[in-house]
Amino acid sequence: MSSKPESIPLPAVRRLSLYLRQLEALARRGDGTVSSKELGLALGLSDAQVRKDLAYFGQFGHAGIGYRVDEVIRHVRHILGTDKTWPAALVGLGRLGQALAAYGGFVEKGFQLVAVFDADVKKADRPVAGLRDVRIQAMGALAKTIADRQILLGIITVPAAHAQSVADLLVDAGVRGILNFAPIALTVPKTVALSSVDLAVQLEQLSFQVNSMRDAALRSSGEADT
Amino acid sequence: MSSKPESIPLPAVRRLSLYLRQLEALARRGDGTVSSKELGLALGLSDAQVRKDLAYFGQFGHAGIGYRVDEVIRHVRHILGTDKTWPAALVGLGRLGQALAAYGGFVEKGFQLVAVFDADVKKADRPVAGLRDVRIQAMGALAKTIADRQILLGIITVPAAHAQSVADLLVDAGVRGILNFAPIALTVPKTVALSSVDLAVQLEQLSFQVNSMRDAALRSSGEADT
DNA sequence: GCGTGTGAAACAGTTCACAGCA
DNA sequence: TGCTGTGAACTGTTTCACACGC
Repeated sequence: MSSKPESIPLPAVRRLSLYLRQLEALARRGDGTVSSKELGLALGLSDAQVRKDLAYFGQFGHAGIGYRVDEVIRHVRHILGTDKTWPAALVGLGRLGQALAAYGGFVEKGFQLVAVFDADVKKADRPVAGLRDVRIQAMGALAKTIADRQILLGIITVPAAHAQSVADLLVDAGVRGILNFAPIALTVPKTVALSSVDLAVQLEQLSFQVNSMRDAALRSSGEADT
Repeated sequence: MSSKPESIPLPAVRRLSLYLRQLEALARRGDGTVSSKELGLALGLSDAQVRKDLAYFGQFGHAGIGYRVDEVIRHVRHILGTDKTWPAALVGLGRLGQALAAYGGFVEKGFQLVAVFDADVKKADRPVAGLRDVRIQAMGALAKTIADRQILLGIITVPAAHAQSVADLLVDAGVRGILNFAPIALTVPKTVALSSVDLAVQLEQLSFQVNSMRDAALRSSGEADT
């Protein structure tokens, strides 16, 4: 049922997440169908872009009608893999790690935190706010727990200096994907998926934009429309 | 001193942040110069890419020598605007908001949290862990505080349902940029910079990658090198 | 008529390859 | 010789425009 093996532009995959979210909002609002034009308008994309993107993943539009909201939601969830449950482990229970452990969004996307680890042995065996039946484990337990519980994903929220060694541990223990929050470029084998949330980069993008807008404003005065 | 107004590829701006981080690591290690080849190797980019990217922002390389680490760091920080201090406000003190308020990375990039707001009036006037001299304010105080304290950046960590109205408040109050953590596509005027950290998207990208790697592995068995 | 799916054209970004300077 | 900066070639992505189905 999954059509093309490769050849899908990476930007299209990222946009797929945005389409899903918008479609879910439409479904909550009770809309049955949506056109590529409406969908694009809500997300700041052209209608052609929306159609081309969705067509990469299969033909789930209906000529003259548009896209049936819940039909597409179902397909997209399947394509993204969020219709399954992924057992995941979180490493590093600092402030960010604790906030993430209690974050509802993981569950919503099928990520189930079944184990958490921290290097601080004093934290060992403590429960974790927001997680039922999970206690903090020492790093020494990582390999065995990952293997025993068949954990497929690792979430890294340790300081940058330790992130690569934690990633290596996770990879050796057998995870198939890593979500990295440490501000450093990790190296993992090509067989392991890697996705990063890089706060420092986002902060810098923002200040760059503000900076260049100020510069632009100095050059030309008036500007309007769109 | 700032060369080209526009025409710099957006991906190049994002990579600039990565260069900066790597250069900072080199500086800590005491390296005085670095070639585009070394820099690229550490970040998984080609040497040509590195040279072209840095050249977009000015000519700070030295033929035969490479790039002088602290010279480039200084330039890049100036370009990104992280050599200044940006007064910022955070809205929404849930778990994520609290974790971010205590996050050291903001200060490091010149973001100074001088005010925090929350819709829950019971939280009003409480101090915030990790922030000196800052107390939680009610939403009603937002407009006046932003204006009085000349706050330029807003950080949104409220639930998705409230994010757009908070963004509108911030924009009306006069912020020049918004960092959004709520999982929703915000609409802001073109004169306001917007940068988003979207956890749901990252989770989905990760599960998509793991999914497609599994698919790919099923198709072909062996594969090696690089 | 409305709205999708899709080749073809246009555009953007990356890689190549080399001239030129220290 | 070592290494940058950059036009030219190439690759990837987006936009355009239209044939076809409801």
